[in-house]
Amino acid sequence: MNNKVRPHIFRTLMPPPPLQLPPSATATAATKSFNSKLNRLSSVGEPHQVLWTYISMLKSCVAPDSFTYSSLLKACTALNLQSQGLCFHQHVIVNGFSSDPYIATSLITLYSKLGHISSARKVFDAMPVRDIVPWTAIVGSYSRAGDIDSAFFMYKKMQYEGIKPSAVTVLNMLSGISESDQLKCLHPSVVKCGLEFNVALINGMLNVYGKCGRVEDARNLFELMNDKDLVSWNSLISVYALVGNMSEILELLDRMRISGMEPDQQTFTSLIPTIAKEDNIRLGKAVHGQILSAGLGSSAHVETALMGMYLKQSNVNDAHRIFDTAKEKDVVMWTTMISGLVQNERADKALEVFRLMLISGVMPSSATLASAIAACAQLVSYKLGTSLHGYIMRQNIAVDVPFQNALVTMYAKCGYLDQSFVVFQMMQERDVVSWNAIVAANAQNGKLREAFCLFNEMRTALIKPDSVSVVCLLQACASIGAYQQGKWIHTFVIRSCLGPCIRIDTALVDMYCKCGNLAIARKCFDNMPQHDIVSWSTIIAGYGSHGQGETALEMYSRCLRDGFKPNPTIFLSILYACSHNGLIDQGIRLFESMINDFRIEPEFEHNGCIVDLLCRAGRVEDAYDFYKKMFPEPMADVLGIILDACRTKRKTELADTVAKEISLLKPVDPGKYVQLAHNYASMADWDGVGEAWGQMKSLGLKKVPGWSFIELHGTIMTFFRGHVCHPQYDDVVLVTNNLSKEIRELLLSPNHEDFMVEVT
DNA sequence: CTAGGGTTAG
Repeated sequence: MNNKVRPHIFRTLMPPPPLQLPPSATATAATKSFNSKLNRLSSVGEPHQVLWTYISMLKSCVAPDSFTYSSLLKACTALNLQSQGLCFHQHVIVNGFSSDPYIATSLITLYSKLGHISSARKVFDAMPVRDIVPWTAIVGSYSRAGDIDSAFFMYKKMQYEGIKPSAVTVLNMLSGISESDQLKCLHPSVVKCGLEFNVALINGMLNVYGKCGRVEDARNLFELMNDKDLVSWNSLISVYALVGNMSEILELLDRMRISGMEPDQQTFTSLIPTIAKEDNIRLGKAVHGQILSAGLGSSAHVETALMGMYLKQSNVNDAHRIFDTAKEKDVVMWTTMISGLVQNERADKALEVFRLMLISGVMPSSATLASAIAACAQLVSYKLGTSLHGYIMRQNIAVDVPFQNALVTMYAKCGYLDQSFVVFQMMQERDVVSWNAIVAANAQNGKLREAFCLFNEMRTALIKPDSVSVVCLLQACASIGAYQQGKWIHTFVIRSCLGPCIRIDTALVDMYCKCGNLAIARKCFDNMPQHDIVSWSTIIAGYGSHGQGETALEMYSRCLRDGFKPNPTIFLSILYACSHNGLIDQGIRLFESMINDFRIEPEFEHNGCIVDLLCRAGRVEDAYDFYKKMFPEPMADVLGIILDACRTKRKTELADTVAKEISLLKPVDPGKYVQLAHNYASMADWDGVGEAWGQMKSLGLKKVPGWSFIELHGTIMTFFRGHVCHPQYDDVVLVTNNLSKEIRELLLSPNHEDFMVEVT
């Protein structure tokens, strides 16, 4: 009910009610009857209905009394209605209910929830008589606000004034405690007040120990309890779930069953995320079975937890099945589905689910919107991303840090670095993820210097870089071959004790490969405490791109021997290694093995690799046949590979066919027209050359000049064609001319075929 | 007094 879209009518549209009640405003029978209705609505958690009932009360000219205002203030607390709450406080004062202890306590709770602790304290201080309830409320206000010192001060003061804390008082004290030392301070008074056998209180303390990371303290408290209830068991299980200790959880499950306690929905909801973390597919299925046979399968919390687990295991189908059959879908369930689809790279599907959610009338939360923005980023759709961003701004939906982090990434992924930076700068608060997002934004757009500057700014802002930060920078170094900077990050990783981390290690291997130091890359790889399929892919790709195809294949066999199940990506690395190293038969055999042994359907990248492989082997006709068979939709890039092969292997006839096919596709990539022109030029077909240039011009395309760069002593030097203002232009021209001459001589030598193999 | 959802990365 609370998730449905409701206009915030009480914030904006409610007319100011009369300040002074009519003189007849004494508690009538009508007032009492309305009050009991308000009380009922309040206790079933329908604050909106409480306010509507108040309106009908005013309409029927029934005067509110102090009980009425108590209910109304509670409704404002539940709905976080600041101005309406203040308005009711005004009524209370004008009508002389200020000294009512019930109303004062409701006001303390309201101001505390709204974050106005000093107002709460003023109401408290103005009370003529105070029993335990307002004391408990004020203690809770300070504690929840994080002002533990004041909470302790008031806690002591109440005892000094002769009021003995109840279990509820201590539980209120617990609400803001985050350090186990503070919790230990409470132990003596718990014993003094005779509360050490209060199960609810001990459960509460157990939970606080868990949140402070004191698993052993929580455990000891639990073992000392004489009568543990279901909440005690659930609490300890959630403590172990927090630290991801599945084996301890399974033992507790056994023990609780032996002691005659059956796990409930909350037990399973706590432990399921831990199964997801462990990536234990069989255990997940087994627990799902237990849940169904215990009849707990229709709880929204359990369903959501199970969906989350399946989605983390890349099992979108089972997650969808639960989602589709769920009776009541709340905002958390919708969000789980949307974010899970994004994590499984189904952004299109995620946005479709998001649309259905809006149609069904469930109000998205900022978590939902963060996932929707992430979906736009994955689709690289600036249009969708901005329109969603604009919609959110127009709707005045409150946004938070994680949502803004998603925005930073979305703009960066769509290539709008400046807008990404504007969002970042506008943020009032930034966490590690925000900094990582803006570093990644620059790193992925080739801005190495800016990425490093931001990394330093981050450290100046006293945000400690984590594994993600260094992975982002390593990625930037790898993409432009910044060897010195990459090495510096490596030392930074060691100095800041960020390891061991499989993602950092893999990024280091990749960086050293891409910067050309295969030996150190291999050393890093061998030193890794554990490998996974991604790290194997990385080292295989590294060998493949450095002309060591045989080693790449050897590493692949070792990967299989270590028991890893190959995925589509690792086959891409292997096929690349084969095609770039002349391992024709092996490449084709592995491609067949991928399909037949591992049941992996080739994607267009795999097929493209095979086309490239056949072309490099000179089997251009076979490549074309394969292309025709595997690509039902024409692909200009793959045709481009074949066209270039036709030119070097002098297959004029096929070249003609392929060139025509490319022309018909009207590709938007100017490089394709350059290729066409080169092809016609090689056949001395000057009309064809002119046609290719003309076609390109008529489409408004312009070839961006190619450029290259080299890292030298930590500095990146860039080169363009005709880059005459380069400080060493003359030297560069001299050296390249000499090199060209040497190459030409080599080509004329009898062994030039060998040389050709080397340069390709 | 106990439970489910988000953002950055190889």
